[in-house]
Amino acid sequence: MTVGGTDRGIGLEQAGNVLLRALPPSAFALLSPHLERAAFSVDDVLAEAGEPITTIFFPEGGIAALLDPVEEGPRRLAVGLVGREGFVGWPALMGDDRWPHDVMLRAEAGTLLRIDAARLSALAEENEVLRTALLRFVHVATIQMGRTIVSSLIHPVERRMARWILLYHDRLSSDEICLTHEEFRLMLGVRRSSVTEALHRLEADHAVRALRGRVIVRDRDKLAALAGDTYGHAEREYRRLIADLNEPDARRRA
Amino acid sequence: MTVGGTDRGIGLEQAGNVLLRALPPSAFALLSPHLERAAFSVDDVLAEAGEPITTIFFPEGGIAALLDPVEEGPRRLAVGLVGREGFVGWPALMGDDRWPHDVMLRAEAGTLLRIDAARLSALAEENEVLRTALLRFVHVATIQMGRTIVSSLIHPVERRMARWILLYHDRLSSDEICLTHEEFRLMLGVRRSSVTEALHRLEADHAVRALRGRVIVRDRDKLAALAGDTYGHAEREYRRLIADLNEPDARRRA
DNA sequence: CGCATTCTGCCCGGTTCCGTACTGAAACTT
DNA sequence: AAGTTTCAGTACGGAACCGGGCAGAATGCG
Repeated sequence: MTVGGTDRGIGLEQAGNVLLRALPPSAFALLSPHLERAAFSVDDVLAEAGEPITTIFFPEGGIAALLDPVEEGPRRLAVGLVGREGFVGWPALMGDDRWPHDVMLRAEAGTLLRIDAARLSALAEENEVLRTALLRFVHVATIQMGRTIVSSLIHPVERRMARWILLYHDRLSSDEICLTHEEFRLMLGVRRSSVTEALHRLEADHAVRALRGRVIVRDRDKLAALAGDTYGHAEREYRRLIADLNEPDARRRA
Repeated sequence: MTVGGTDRGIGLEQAGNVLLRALPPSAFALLSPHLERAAFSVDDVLAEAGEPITTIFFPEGGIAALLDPVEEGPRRLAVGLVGREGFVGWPALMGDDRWPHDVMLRAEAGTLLRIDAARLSALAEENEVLRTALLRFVHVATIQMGRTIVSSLIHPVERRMARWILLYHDRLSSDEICLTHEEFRLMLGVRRSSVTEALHRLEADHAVRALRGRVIVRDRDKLAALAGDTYGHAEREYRRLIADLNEPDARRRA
């Protein structure tokens, strides 16, 4: 695990996490002195299922993949993704003290802002605005999980793949996404060679270009059409509930 | 919608909801005067996706199915189940004001304890014990969703079916479960006739007996073996986190 | 009781995806 | 530059499921 950087006490302007930046300044100020920036590399393990949650992470880059451990088939399968728009470790706010999933950093090396789990829980207990903001994100994440269920039930591999590519793309700043077939396999629950074939079909559609270890997004609209309504709903809910926490009436307008 | 019963103000001994009964008496006392018992029939719609959440329900019988609306294929697909062990309407506690899914009553007619959503939110804001108990249930429900994703990715129809039957069985008091092929279809995301075939395979294994509109559980162990580790984890977490809220050290023992 | 409705069983060709295994290409190591 | 490791492409028979449709059985209703 590559941990670099030692900044401590992060100001609002310096925070690269969208959820934190959406907080009202008064709420952010509570966290600010306790945030610490740490650098991680691709495939670093941020947490392991069953271990106590001591730290909560707010990504500034990269993608934290939530992987449910399974005994059969692949050793684990993706059930969610979190990038700069959110945080991982929320079970600590829900009254659990252990990680329900493995969490690994994916796609690109990046920094995460971390904070002691007990401290964040205590702050969230005291401050309703902070608590609501964090819980809203958790809620959006569960909506996303619902759509993942739907997608895995009714869509063939390449349509599910289109959805995951969009989820990655939304959380990264480049059209070029580092993602091997093996990683796709853990999101799609298929053989590695079915990934190859599905990816070729997306290439034939000119939706993406695939290189060794990378996928380049060429046509988001095509990907979105393939994903159908398994993509978009959670994203709209995120905007409605979180994007402008500073404008308390935004919800009613939506 | 069949709404009968007019009891108002439910005592702890009269509450048929396991989550409520697990609450410390002081926390339950806050809710007690505001709970109202209402009777519903099978297939009654408790809520519709997109509508404002005005009421939160604690089932005492029957099963509340959470159905995600989809444009394609079947019009909706099951993403979760809640029986007497929990409640529905939790988005109101997570800072959302709208139902993310349709909610329908399944399996058997039953009563639900209902409470005004704004009032419950306010009570949960004030009382940390109550809030934690409710959030723990929400958390277990999301763990269950994670396993639903896993199951739909790696298991064939009859193994997923075995899992859903167990989830129903846990929430009902009889081995006889009212469930049509069409309802299975919404949980499994397959053609109705694939349900017929999967059910026949479970019958051939002597795991269940199937009659018109009903499934009778014959061998839970066989069903559990088929479900593999997609069944059991969420249930253990429920026990660890909720079953003895009155014994605050229970978590550490697990 | 007779009729309409709901639910279940079955059939067929066609497609997707599986399990397994082998090959070649790219990238990293020293 | 050579060797090792990681990734990607391909093949092939077989199983799981699909889409659609039809027939029969159980149930509910007038």
